[in-house]
Order: sequence, then C-alpha cells, then structure tokens
Amino acid sequence: MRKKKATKTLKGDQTKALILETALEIFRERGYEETTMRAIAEKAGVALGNTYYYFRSKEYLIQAFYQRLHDEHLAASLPALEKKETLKARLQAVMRLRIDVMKPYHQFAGVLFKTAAHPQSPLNPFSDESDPVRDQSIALFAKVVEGTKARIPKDLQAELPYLLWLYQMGVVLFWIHDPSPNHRRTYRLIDHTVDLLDKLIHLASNPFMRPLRKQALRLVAEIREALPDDEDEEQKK
Amino acid sequence: MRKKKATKTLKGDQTKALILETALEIFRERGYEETTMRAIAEKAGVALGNTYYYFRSKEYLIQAFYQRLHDEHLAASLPALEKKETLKARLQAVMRLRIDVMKPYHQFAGVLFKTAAHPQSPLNPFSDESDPVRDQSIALFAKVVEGTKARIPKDLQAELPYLLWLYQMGVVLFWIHDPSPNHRRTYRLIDHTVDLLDKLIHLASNPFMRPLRKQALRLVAEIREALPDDEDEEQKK
DNA sequence: GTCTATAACCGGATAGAC
DNA sequence: GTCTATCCGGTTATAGAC
Repeated sequence: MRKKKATKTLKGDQTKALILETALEIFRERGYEETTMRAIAEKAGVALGNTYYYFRSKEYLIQAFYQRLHDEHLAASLPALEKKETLKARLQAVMRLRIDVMKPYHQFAGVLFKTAAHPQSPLNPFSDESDPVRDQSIALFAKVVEGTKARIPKDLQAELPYLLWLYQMGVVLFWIHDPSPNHRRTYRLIDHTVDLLDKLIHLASNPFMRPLRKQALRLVAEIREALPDDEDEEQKK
Repeated sequence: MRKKKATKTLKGDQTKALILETALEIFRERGYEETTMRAIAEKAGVALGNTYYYFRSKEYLIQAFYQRLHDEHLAASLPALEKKETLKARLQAVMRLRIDVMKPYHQFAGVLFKTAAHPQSPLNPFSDESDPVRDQSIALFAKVVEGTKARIPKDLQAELPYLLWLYQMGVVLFWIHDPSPNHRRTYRLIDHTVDLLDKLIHLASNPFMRPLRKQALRLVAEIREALPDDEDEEQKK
C-alpha cells in the first residue's frame, strides 16, 4: 500500500516535470502568448486535459517557472557570495547573476510582469502568502546584507532585504524593456545603481540622518504590512 | 462634400463614445474579465463587429479609459492647484485627486497594471510614444513643481516631474492592492510619502548633496532614455 | 465611411467517462 | 491520472445595407 502510493506520486511528479520542461522549451522558442496549451500537450505526448490536471491554468506554468528561476539564482549566488565581502560587491554579484539566470527567457519574461502586477493573479508577488518564492528571494537578500562588515543600523538592516528585493523587481522590469544587445544597458544600470545604493545606505546610516531614516522605515513597514492580503475583497474565481 | 464628411465623423464619434461609456459601465459593475465583448455590444445596441470597428481589441478600451482618467484628473487638479502654494500641498492635492478620480474603478483597475506592465502591450506606459497620455500626465506634475517658490536646483527640477509621475504609478499600484475601506490606507500612504518626499527634495537640494544628486540624476536620465523604445525587437503581431 | 447580421476560428478552460 | 468532447469568449471574416 505504501509502496504503491510512493510509486504513483513519483510517476505524477515525472509527468508534471515533463509538462513543465516542454512548456518552458516552447516558451523560449516562441514566447508565451504564441504557445498554446494544445501545443504543449502534444509535444509532451499527453492529452490536453492532463496538462490542466497538473497546472490549473497556463499562468500556473509561470509560477513553476518562477520557483525554478529562484532556485537557479540561489544556486549561482551562494558560491559567488563566499568570495565577496563588501555590501557593494555582494549586491552587484547577486543582481548580475539574476540577469544571467533569466537571460534565456528574455522575451518570454515580459509576461511575468504582466501577470505579476495583477492583484487577482496567483502570480502577484505581493499577496498570496501561499507563494513562498517571494520569501525565499527576500531571504537571499538577507544573506547579501548579513555577510558584510558594514555598520548598518539595526532598523535599516531589518528592512533592507525587502527593499533590495523591491529594487531587484525594478531592475528586472527595466531588463524586460531593455532591447540593447546582450542586455548591456541592464548590466550598466546595475553597476550604477548598486554604486548609488551603497552610498545611500551609508548616508542613511549616518546618525545625522536618524529622524529621516526612522520616518522612511516606518513608511516601508506600513506598506509591507498593508500589502500582503487582498484575497478577501474578491472571493470569486 | 465637406459637410457630409463632418457629419459622418460626428456620428462615428458618438457611436464610439457610446460603446466606451457602455463598456466602462459594465466594467465598473462586473469587472474587466467578466465583461464580454458580446455583452458590451448588446447593451450598447450595436453589432459585435461594430465594437471592433472602433476598438481594435478589448485592450484598446482600456487605453481610451486611460486617457479619460487623465482628462478628469487634470480637470480636477487645475483648480486645486490655484489654491496651493507649497510643493508639499500641491503634490498632496494632486495625488489625492488621482485616487478620487479612479475610485469608481477600483476592482477594474487591476487590469490596468496587468496590461500596462507588459512590454508588448499597447498600454505599456514606457514605450509607445504613440501614446500621449504619459506625456500629458508628466506635464501635470511639471505644473505641480513649477508653481512653487521652493528653491530647487535646475537639474533636479528638470527630472522631478518624471520622478513624481513614477511615484504616482507606485501609489496607484499600492491602491490597486489596498482593500481597506474607502482606501484609507492609500490616502494615508500619500500623506506620509508626500511629507517624506518633500523633505527628501529639500535635502537633495542642499549644496552639500550636489555630487550624490548629480549621480542620481544622471542615472534617472539614463533610464528615461533607455526605456522609450522596445518596438524594434518584436516587429511581429 | 458607418453599420448590421451571422458564421466561423482559435485557444483557454471544464466535464465526465475510462 | 489520463483521455475525449465540449463550452466559452476574443477575434476575424463575409456579405451586404445605409
């Protein structure tokens, strides 16, 4: 009995993985909109209905993709972080790796933000605590901050990972719109903004800035707390 | 001959307006996704094909809505600006009016951001110079800045309207996710961020901050210049 | 140039049999 | 868990009327 269940789960996992791989493959080739669920099913050798058995909608394929992106990003970042000491170098490395990892999906990635910005979407990065990717991603930035010797005030240090995650979203948004060859502009943007952010963080850490910093951080905390749940409003669908 | 053409155009405009009104009405009631093109046509008393004659797709209805939002916002802002002198008061008034104007469309507005964030969408506020709404919207913030006596350095003054427009987008994004009754949280967010922004602008205007300010503004200029055209990459569709 | 009516296509999603 | 059949709605096409 136990055995049987185990095998079945395994088989299910395999099919699910197969469908996801196939989908991502076609997404890379043709983009998201141009890829039909029927095409995915056919190429994966399963029935249309079966893809819906594993992924409730086409959008859920993106969610799975999201998780995988993070896994790759994390795997690439950890060794890089071991070699860097300063906040600036660590942040720059992690941000650049994010783009490296996403590179093969540039044209497909536009859809990411499209659905991510939709409050009612399961992909919305702000709500849906059910979605752990966001927290994992913020945790990565916590690692970036923790590993430095920089003397950052506690209050700022606490919110910094979240703020850097937001910053990352901004950079990705830029990257999606960046048509320059090899995404040169995005890499340049990262270098410049990291430099600037580093300076700003040090400026904000100055005791002279304490009142302003406190006010700004209170605001950030408010925003964080306000956002996570909008599930209540619209129960339907 | 001339007469005829004029009359016909007029009639066309009326029909177009009728379709848009009807669409917005149903959008307000049922939301965007739940509103079918067939329902719009039926309620407006026109044939399905006719709605496509005036609006190339369902998304283009949103674009028209966008323009109308701005018109209303502008009309509400101008008189308000005449009564305010300080940058802080002017900015606060304009931001609050933005939410006032959008209020009836709260649940529908989620789609705005969804499509707006998509690089390939005609609604993307960054590309598509064909879309004049963005420039008009930035121009409104230019008015907000110009009308004050605050001694803001020229370089910052030049970019400030754009930056405030970005800030507005952030606030709207927050509002879309804000389920609090009467959007109280969004109004509070506006009050707090306006206060903070006011302080930051004055801080950035300090001669002591000149190098950092210059660096930040160079960055902003770079971003502005990089974004506006991604039409080239994807010609298809 | 504006509009109707109707049918058809296409692709996301669902139902229900096996 | 997998399949086939079907629905539903955005979109297109056609053919013709004012």
